[in-house]
Amino acid sequence: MSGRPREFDELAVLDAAMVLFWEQGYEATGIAELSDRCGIGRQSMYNAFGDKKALYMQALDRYSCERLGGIVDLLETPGSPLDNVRALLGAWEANWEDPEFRGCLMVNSMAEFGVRDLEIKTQLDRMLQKMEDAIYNALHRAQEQGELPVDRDARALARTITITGQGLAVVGKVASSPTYARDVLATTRRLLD
Amino acid sequence: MSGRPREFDELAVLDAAMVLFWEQGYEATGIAELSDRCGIGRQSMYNAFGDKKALYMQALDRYSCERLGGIVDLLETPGSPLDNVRALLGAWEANWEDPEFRGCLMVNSMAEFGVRDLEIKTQLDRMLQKMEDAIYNALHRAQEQGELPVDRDARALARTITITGQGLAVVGKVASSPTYARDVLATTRRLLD
DNA sequence: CGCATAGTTGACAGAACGTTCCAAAACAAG
DNA sequence: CTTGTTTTGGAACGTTCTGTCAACTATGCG
Repeated sequence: MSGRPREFDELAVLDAAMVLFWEQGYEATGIAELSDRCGIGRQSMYNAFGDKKALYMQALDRYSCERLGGIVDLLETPGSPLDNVRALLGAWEANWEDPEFRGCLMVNSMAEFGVRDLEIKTQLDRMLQKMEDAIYNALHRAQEQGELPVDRDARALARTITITGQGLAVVGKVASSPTYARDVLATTRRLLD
Repeated sequence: MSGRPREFDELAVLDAAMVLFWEQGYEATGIAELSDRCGIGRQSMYNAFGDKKALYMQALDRYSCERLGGIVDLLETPGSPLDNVRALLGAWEANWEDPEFRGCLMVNSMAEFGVRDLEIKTQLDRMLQKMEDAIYNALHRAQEQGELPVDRDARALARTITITGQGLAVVGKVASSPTYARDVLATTRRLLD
């Protein structure tokens, strides 16, 4: 028997919570603030998502599906795999130039937890590998199609690009120079020629 | 007139506080934990360093002098500037392989604050530039001494190396693969040939 | 219309937070 | 020894935190 229906969209609330964690981190974000910005009551949050850490984990999951999934989709776009990688680098450069750039939830989470919470660490490692593998697959296809010399270590290249993205996401929150990302990504792009 | 003398070494306490912030971040570290691990009473901390944020800023300063200063010193070691840069990359690789690797306080701070606190953001930007400039100066000297081709953009290279270091520091907290840093740094090293 | 089920609301409990107050303690100078 | 000054340790402050409880509301179904 179904009772009173939900007055909120679960995914919309999760998105709002994700953005809040994204902007402020886990510890600095309170339950009151979450329920305020999500537009639902405290108890409704606990009913729908469990406690604060459970909500955070679900926000991380959502980020993995939505944002990392978007990167995977971009890299798997039909056509030139190498151009897809270049498009990813271009997207990062555009992100950097956005004055409201807030970094990357995955990287923020690595810094805040990381060694401190094994459960989150495991999840973050999975997300990191998802990203690395997506880039690696694109580079590998590029080699199969002759776009990228086969003597390049595609795994090492994928990891380099991953690290570069993570690095830019953190540094972009504080660096003042507008040409920073352009400089770094120009160097990265040369690795693909 | 001088009264009762301090029972603790101010720098040693600051170092202990720095390590604690380094391991756990700002928000997750409580005053009680700080005074416990620093071995002094609450009131003594407030007397010596001010409130929590003031202590954190001083810990950041200490990190800038001690750790970043160490990097600067390494890069200014007499001899081959390019070898000094290579030594820095080697140190990062060794850090990665340390099972107790706890990342980098500067990067953690960028992720936790960054856009949220202007004062800390400004300080982090300074620290970042200190690191970038130290690398740039080494690369520039390498070009003057003919160790590095002059057609390379030393600024872009310095920024790339900086970003790589920051990226490794974050990712190293969660990544499981032991060859990650080796792969990335091998790619970086090739930029110096 | 009632009953069962599920969602919302506001108040509340217990703990932890950062910070301050205060008296005791320890030294230097007179 | 006495006085003046600073540090220290513990108690206490008010606030904020996460999480829960119970009453109220709204729906579906018989």
